[in-house]
Amino acid sequence: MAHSTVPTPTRPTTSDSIAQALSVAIHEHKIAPGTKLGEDELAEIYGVSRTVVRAALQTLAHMKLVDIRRNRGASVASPSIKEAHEVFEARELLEPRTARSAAKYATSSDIALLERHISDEHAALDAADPGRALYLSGLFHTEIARIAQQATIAGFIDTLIARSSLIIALYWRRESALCEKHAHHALVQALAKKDEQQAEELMRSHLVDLHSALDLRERNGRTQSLKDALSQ
Amino acid sequence: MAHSTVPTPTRPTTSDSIAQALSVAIHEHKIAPGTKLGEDELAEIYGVSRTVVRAALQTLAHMKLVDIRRNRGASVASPSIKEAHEVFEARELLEPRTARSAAKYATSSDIALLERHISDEHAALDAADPGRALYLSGLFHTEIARIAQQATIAGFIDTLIARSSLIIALYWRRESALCEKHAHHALVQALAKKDEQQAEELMRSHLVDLHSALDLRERNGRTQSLKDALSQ
DNA sequence: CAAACAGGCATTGTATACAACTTTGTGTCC
DNA sequence: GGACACAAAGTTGTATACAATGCCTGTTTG
Repeated sequence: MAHSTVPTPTRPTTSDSIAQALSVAIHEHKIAPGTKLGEDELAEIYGVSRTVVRAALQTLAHMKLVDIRRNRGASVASPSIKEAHEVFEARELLEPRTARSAAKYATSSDIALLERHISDEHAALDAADPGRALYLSGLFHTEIARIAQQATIAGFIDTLIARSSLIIALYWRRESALCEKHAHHALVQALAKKDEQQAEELMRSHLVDLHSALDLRERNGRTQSLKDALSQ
Repeated sequence: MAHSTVPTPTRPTTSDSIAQALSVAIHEHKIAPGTKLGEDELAEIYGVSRTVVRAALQTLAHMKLVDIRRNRGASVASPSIKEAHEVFEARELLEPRTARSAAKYATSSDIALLERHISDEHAALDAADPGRALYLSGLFHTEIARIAQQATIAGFIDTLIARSSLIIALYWRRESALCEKHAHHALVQALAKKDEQQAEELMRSHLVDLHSALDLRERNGRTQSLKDALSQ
């Protein structure tokens, strides 16, 4: 789970570790939406048989990170505009409540962990590695869900964040560059103060900001599906 | 997807249809929590190879319907008391909002479909098939999520309802026999009237009723884990 | 007699082989 | 010259074979 992403040369790789590696690579925008994920290709990369690769791909398909079509194989999912709205609406429903819960349960070590996440994120941004920054930004939300001690909802949020990464890859508009910066920091402060109301409200506005920073207008001339066709 | 549940004699069975058949069987309480699901056993039942069965089991594991432990095989999940609380808390967070949305979008044919679901459910109860009634009751909630036109959240609700079926199998207390009866009917009326507020409130109270109809106190002497040990 | 170890048995994890389907390229016919 | 048809290549779906792990039982020893 360190820096190694796609290669992961030799290990007692179970299918889950391959799924994890692919997931991180997608999170970091090292693999673009629509990219074909051939079974033989992955099997050779990871030094395992197609059996294991198929299991990993199935796991990712369940999170909606990859699309598997019968006899057509797997490719990185490219969420539609409707799906993008749905994902962020779901996040706006789940995460504010989760942030409130996190404010109730957060310990001082949790706060410290979150602050390290933020500084890692900034470091990645300074290192001109926006993909990694995005991945860490997602981990921040995942971590809050974990702190809230609702494993079930945390699982849902995990998949929503994963899909958000794909959505951002497809629909992010550069104009809204400095989107959050200190939004996460303010949230951590609310958690540290155990201010449930503020944590909930900060999370809600943070997500609304993210949602509105996407360009989710239908492209003229179906540029979208053309792009998909090209990337396949 | 008709009445046939476990056997499903011969068909171009893909792994998904096997997962579906097992899912229905679990929903209908034909397979108890903790039951071992051997790969060879299922492969013979459905007339396919273990490869296909494994894929189906993996799908069910993603929904938390079965537990897969490495080198130990798969068995029907038996949610802990903590998980039971989490599942119903998640439902109480998601479904009222979904019911509100459903009230907005419900068409007359949707209403008719829901009413048929209710009468089917009552018919199953009259036929002394409480398992099937429970399955249909779950379908009712699934259907509302579909009507709400939020596929993402609907997917979450599907897995929550599936897990609820396991929770009810484990923790239902007979005392609270006539739990709902007309709760679903009242909900449909609110949807038909497009009364969003009432639909949301009815769903919330319905779920609170369900939640409180469970016996989620810790058993004395760990009866729970003993039962698990026996059923394995 | 109880506890612990060892061996056999059963089941799962992984790899490979084969079958089926999709796709792509070529050829022929209109 | 274009369109349809067929064939070949490559990829996925499924089955089977083998390896590895865990479980159970029978024996042995303190």
